[in-house]
Amino acid sequence: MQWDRGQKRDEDRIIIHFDYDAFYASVVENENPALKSVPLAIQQKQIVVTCNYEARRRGLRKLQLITEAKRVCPEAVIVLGEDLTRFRNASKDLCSFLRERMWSGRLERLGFDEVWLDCTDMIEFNHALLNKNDLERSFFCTDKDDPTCGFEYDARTVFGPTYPQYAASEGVLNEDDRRLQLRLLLGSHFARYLRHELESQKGYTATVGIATNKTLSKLVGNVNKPKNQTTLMPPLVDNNGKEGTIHQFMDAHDIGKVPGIGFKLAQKIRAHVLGRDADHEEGLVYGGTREHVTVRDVRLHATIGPDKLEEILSGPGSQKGIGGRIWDLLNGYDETEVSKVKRVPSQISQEDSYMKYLHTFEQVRQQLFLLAERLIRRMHLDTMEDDEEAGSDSTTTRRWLAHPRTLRLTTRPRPPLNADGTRVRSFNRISHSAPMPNFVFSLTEAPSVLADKLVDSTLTPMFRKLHPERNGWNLSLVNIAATNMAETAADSKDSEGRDIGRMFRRQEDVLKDFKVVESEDTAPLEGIDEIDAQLGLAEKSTMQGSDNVDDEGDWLDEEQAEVGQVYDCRTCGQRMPLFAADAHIRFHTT
DNA sequence: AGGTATCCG
DNA sequence: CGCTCGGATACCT
Repeated sequence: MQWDRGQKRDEDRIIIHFDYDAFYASVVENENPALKSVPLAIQQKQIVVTCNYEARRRGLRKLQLITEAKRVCPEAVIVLGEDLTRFRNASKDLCSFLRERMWSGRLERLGFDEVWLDCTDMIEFNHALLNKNDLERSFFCTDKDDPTCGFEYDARTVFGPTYPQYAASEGVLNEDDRRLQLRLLLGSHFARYLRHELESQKGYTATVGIATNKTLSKLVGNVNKPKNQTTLMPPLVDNNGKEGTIHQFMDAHDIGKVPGIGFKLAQKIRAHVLGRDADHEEGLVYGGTREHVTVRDVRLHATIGPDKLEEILSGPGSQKGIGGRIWDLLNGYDETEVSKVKRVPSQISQEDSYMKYLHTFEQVRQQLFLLAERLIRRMHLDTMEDDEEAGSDSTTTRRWLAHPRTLRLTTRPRPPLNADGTRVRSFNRISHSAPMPNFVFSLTEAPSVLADKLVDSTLTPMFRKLHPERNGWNLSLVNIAATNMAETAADSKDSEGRDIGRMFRRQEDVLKDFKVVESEDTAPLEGIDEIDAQLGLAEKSTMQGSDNVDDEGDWLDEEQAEVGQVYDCRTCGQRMPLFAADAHIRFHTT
């Protein structure tokens, strides 16, 4: 029975959720510590995207107009933060820092400033280590291979605030709950340790939640902000007619505050709980009309259950099983795993928004160029790594971990302001995609040169397709994205990754003599058409070679044959069968 | 695969 | 609610 979903739980995990306090502002403060004591706001276009707590004390808010912010707090220091590079780098750095302290690779980022950690294994280990006769002087081991590495703590009490504020005394808990309470207690001390490490070594404070799943850990952290932590304590579930802490905690939330219930879903649920006529009688002023719908209102609603939610929420485009998933969330039930950190993002994009519209095509072209150049630089930073075994020679070799196979151009036409009230069919953004041309993966040409080519060869035609009108566009946003990442070698997701990586590296050993050395006498590549034509030729020779291999059979050894005989050109990114590689390399070097 | 919607920060 | 500048995932064709 679906209603029981919420009562039958896995309580085996210990999940910690980190939310760095006022992240963008903290990054700027760490670059310039003098700013720590003054009200500081980060500006993007005409908006304060975030501000430090000193600024909040003086009335500044997230997503406030700059004009209003200056009026409320003229003395605030305002720093432009449209270029996200420093924030992205800081986010990655903190992520690595935390990951180094984790035994499982389970660390998941959400945005730039939130991270989930699955600490179950570390808690399990240290739970087993406890001496129940001397809890006061316990030692939390943070390194599996070094028992002296870690910190002392008092395992008689939870560290920091809890929800509910006063935890149940042990006597009222059953055996399972006592065990869970102890494990959460260990989690609270580990969270304190990590927060302390983060602050002392990296200069960042965070708001932290400790619970048994992702949703609960994220929400419970908010109970004490900033620079603090909160642990959700047992008894978690209802028992003997007594309400568990999960329902107690979740019930008070507005439905829209539950992660996973966004604007659209919340609207649909509210409409149903408040009555269908609420929409209809919008014109009437109802003094007593209730605006907020809480989790409790929905959960205890006479007719609402997972099936009813499915009915309410399903429609064109809605996910299958949405009703059951939302019902689970309302019950604080969330089995989604903390995913392992990915080495390569699945998408990279660059965008800019424009207050005044782009008049001429030259202006559009200029913007496309700027975005393309930034995108190509990002592709280098985010999807390449230094080759480990470049050792012998002094040239540093870089290799692509993944190639984006698709290029997407997105624009947002500004809704025309019509005096006569005629309405524009509005979907906010429109986009067009095309295959990513291979030349952008060149390591020998400058990003600016490649960006220029990309604009001429691909982005301009894409823009023409998106906006067939010759001129007169009124765009408020342009975005270009590299998507559809195809991994070239090792992959981090499963244990196979390393093996595959090793096998590919063996192929590279075979090809070592043909490795392209970046040099001045590399012939300048002249035009896309010419490159495409030559790559076309390379493909043809591949086909012929393929026949030969099939005929000869023993051209390659078996191990290589198993891998699939793929070679990724480090210069242009072209993927080809291994036997075509040396001809291809000659194409680049002659 | 391309295009759109809905989530998240 | 959208403003920002990203990002992930799912559905639809």
